[in-house]
Amino acid sequence: MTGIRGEQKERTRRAILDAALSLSDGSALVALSLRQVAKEVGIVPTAFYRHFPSIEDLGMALVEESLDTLRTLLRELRRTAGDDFRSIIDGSVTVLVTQVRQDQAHFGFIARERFAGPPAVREAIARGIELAERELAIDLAHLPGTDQWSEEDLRVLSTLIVGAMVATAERLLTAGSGSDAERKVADTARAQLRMMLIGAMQWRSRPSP
Amino acid sequence: MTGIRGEQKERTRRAILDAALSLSDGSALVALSLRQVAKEVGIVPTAFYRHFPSIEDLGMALVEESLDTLRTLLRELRRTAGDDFRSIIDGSVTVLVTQVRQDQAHFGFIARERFAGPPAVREAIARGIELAERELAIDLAHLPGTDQWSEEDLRVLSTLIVGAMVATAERLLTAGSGSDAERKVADTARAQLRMMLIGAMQWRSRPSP
DNA sequence: AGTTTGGGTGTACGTCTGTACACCCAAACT
DNA sequence: AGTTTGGGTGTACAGACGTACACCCAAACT
Repeated sequence: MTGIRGEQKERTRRAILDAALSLSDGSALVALSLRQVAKEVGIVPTAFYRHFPSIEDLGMALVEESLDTLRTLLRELRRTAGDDFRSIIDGSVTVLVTQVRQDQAHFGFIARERFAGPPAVREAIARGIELAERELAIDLAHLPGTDQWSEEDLRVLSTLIVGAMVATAERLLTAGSGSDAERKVADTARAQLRMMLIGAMQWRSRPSP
Repeated sequence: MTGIRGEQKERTRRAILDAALSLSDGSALVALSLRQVAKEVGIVPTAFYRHFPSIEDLGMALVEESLDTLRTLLRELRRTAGDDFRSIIDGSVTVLVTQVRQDQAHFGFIARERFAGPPAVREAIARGIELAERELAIDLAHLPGTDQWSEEDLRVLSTLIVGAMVATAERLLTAGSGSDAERKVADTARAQLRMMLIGAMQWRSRPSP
């Protein structure tokens, strides 16, 4: 499969994906035309079909790629998790900032298409986020203090945390890299994680505030 | 200004706004064409210009309208707020569900265009949400237990709560009206509000978990 | 009663879109 | 060495797009 020909094809395919990512930034996937992408890549419009049957399929490829980097983020979060609360919180926010910066185009794509994309794309993104929530619920169950928690309570907390992290990622995309705004977003995220975990620790011992 | 003529013009203008709202549902504003809207309304394409200079301006009108219903939601939340935590939480979630259902098209529009819309639209929506955060911070300062809080802490908590409410609204849009899913989303939102407020109450007395 | 105004119409144009088709030629295979 | 394969090219066309222009006619004004 890989020869001079295979390499060249792969390179063009990547160029198409990158062009689509950069062109749809600032707008949406649906506003993308096959001809624009082809012009950006430097190929003739009809050559596009050698790689994708339609723009729709290009979109699905971008979703899968973007969800892949989302899964990388989750893996990285688990891999670097410390023992005490403080290091878990600080480490997680640092990893989040790093990964969002590293794959800004993918996270931006997810943010844009989550609600504005075609149905298949929306569903794929929703499943990706649900997966993150389920995995976090499992991790939370291993924390001290959640021994007696119901599945339901674990789900409630994990969706709360994931939601806050998604909001943080979206704010990071708006803030410039290395800016004061970025530091402020990170500080806010840390404080919010602390608040949520304090609430969680007091949860069953004091169920209603 | 209002005569038979003025009424007719207003009616057509409304029809255009409604058509745009319903046509952009399931996709995005940028995917909307002047001719589609005109056909849906039942007027000839060029007649569109009697009401809006361009599709872009139509979009801005829709944003303003949608942000108006967002402000209505905020006003309603304050108006019905009870005294104790339990009634504040339950009342707020009920109002949220009711209002989102009542103006589903507007909230859906905000969700879609928040990150996928043209820059001016994104900024307008961001300002609307920031406003909600600032107002909530003011309300939170009047709650028992937040007497000694810094401005910063109030901001951190209000953005956390607003973020969770935005996520709840987005989930409501996905869930069918009156469905089991809808009740589950509401239950989750109530539990999350309780968790966050428990965390907040323990905040300064126990700053790090 | 006569004139002006303005929302809606119909035609027309240039541009951009997706895509079908025939073709090219170097890499890959026999 | 001869043949096949497949990514890229160039031309071509029908349809949708935004929009300019001249026109219509009932409501509104004088």
